[in-house]
Parts: sequence; structure tokens; C-alpha cells
Amino acid sequence: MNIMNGEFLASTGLSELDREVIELFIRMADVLNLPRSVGEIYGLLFIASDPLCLDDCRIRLKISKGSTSQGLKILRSFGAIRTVYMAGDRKDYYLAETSLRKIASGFTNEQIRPHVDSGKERIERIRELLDEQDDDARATLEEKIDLLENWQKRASKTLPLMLKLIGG
Amino acid sequence: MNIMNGEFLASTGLSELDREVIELFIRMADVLNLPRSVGEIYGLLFIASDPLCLDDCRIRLKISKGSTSQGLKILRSFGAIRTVYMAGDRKDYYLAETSLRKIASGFTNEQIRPHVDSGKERIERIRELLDEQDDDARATLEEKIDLLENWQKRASKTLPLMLKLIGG
DNA sequence: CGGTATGTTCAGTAATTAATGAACATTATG
DNA sequence: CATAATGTTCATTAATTACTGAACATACCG
Repeated sequence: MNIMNGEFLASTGLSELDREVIELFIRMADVLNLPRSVGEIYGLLFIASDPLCLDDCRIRLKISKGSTSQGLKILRSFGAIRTVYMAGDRKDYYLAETSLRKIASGFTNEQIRPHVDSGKERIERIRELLDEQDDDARATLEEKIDLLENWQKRASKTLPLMLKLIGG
Repeated sequence: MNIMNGEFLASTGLSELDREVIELFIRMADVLNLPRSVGEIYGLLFIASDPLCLDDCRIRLKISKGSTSQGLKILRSFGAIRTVYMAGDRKDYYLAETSLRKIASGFTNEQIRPHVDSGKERIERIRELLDEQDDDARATLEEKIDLLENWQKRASKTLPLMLKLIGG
């Protein structure tokens, strides 16, 4: 093993530019309701000039193995990073996906769509409850449920259109 | 004071339908990264047949005065609820805004746009740091920063278009 | 005015969420 | 097969976030 690899390089800190870019992705992760560490890892991979393995991330970001593994898993889950196989190396190396279209699409499909879908199911259950209501309560409630369903449909349709808008 | 108002009605629980609707908005709040109580309050106002005051919300949802006040404040901040003045009553009454367009617009302007804008500022700072780089590091880094800026601009433009899409 | 109704704020606490690190797979390799 | 390298899982701990409730502000009303 090369003495220049591994923990030794941990002290070889990130440049100010690196840190600023990572900070930017930490904020993005926050907006998207993802753990901070996910933002850190993506930011590091984004700014890195070469693919990095789990330990590279862990050491440079000074985070635990568990967080790193979990973070990479989440990023893989919606296609924000890609795995690169290096000849003669058992480790997995990762590269930041740079197509905004792909990332946005993966994110909406994996992290948003399930919520929208479960909302749809819930509205169906609510509509069943509506049938058990008194006739006088019914009319106004029905309007509200219709409105809910209308929102749900518009949200469903807007997701894919949004992805078109973001371009690719 | 009417004996039928106030705390007494706390026991007059919510119907199953009410609870399901509120649960739906709790989930939405979660997706939007808003406190659960905000979802509860909006859900209650949405399903209520009449405007409700702070105490109505507090009692029916069994949450504290502080949470209720804070929750209403947040909902007002992005126009998800409207204040209704009732003649001869000092209390403020609230009604759920039902225009998805208005709510989505208020939400993006108040809760999303500031993040996008601060991202823009950060990218500007990053670009300044780029000038301090060695010539050889510069070229590849510059590409990445260009990409970041490109994303930022597309996100900025997509926000208003999205609102158009969601319809009004 | 003084008292009351209403709403806000915020320090303290509770609940939730993320991070840690050691134990546990898994796979390659001599 | 034994060993080492790599990665995952998950119980515990740490950090964050939301909630509570009492103190405070404000405005009304007799």
C-alpha cells in the first residue's frame, strides 16, 4: 500500500473552494430534506477531479463509515452518483452525475412520487368515508374532497412536466 | 359566554373523515419540510365548515397555544390561510385558502426562493475563489462552476414556470 | 384607569432525526 | 481454508427540531 494513500491524506484538507462547493450542496440537501452528510458527499464527488471510494469520502469529510455508506446508498438510490469500476481494485469508486435532468428525475421518482401516490390512496379512503355522512354534511364536504382530488391530479401531472421544463 | 363554546367542546372530537383529511395534510407538511402542527392546523381549517380562531384550533387539535400561534403565523406567511374578521368579536378567525396556485406561489416565494437566491450568491463567491487557483486546476474547476451556475439559472427559471403549470 | 381577552415570544423540554462505530456479512486472495 | 479488504447494518449516542406553557405585550371594555 502506498504510504501517500489512506488516513495520512486526511490532514490534506479541502481547499476553500472545495469547502464552499460542499457547503452549497449541504444547503441544497437541506432544502430537499436530505441528511447533511448526503449533501457533503455529493458536493465532494462533484468537485473532485477523479472518482472517489467510500474511504476517500469518509476521510476527507471526516465522517463515519456508517454515514458514508448510508449517504452513498441514498445518492445511488436516485441516480445522483454513478459507480465506476477501476481495474484491479475491489473498491467501488463513485462519480457525481452531472445531468440535472437525470438527478431531478431520479429524485422525484424515488423521493416525491411515493408520497403523491400514497396521497392518492388516502383520498380514495376519504371518499369512502364521505358515503357514511349525513346528507346535509355531505354536500359541502364533497366539494372539499373534490378539490383535494383536483389538487392531487394537478400535482401528479405537474411532476413530469416540471422535469421537461428543467431541460435535459 | 356560551357554555357550548370553549374547552367543553374539546371532547367533541374530530370525525374519522376529519382525522383522515388532517393526516393527509400532515404528510404534505412533512414532504414540504414544515412542522407537523402546521399540517394539522391547515387540515383542520380546510375541512372546517366555518372560520376558526386560535383557540378552536388549539382545543380541537389538542396542541399548545404556542404551537398554534406559530403554526398560524407560518401559514399566514405564505398565504395558505386568510384572516376573517367577525363583527363583534376581538378574535381573529381563519379560513383555509383553497387556490392551489396562490398557496404554491406563496410557498415558493417565501420558503424556496430565498434558498435559491442565497445559492446564487454563494456561486458568485465560489467564482471569485476560482481566480485564485493555479492555471492547471483552473480549467476543470471552471467547467464545474459553469455547470453549477447553469443549474442555478435553470432552477430559477423553472420555479415561475412550475407555478404556471400548476394552473390557477 | 383596572381587569379581561387575545395573541406572541421564548427558555426549557420532549420528540425526532442523523451520526457513530463496532459487529457482522461478503468477497477476494494467497 | 485463513486472512485481509471492503462494505452494510443497527443499537446507541449526539444533534437538531418541534412543542410546551408561562411570562409578557397589546388592545379592548366597563
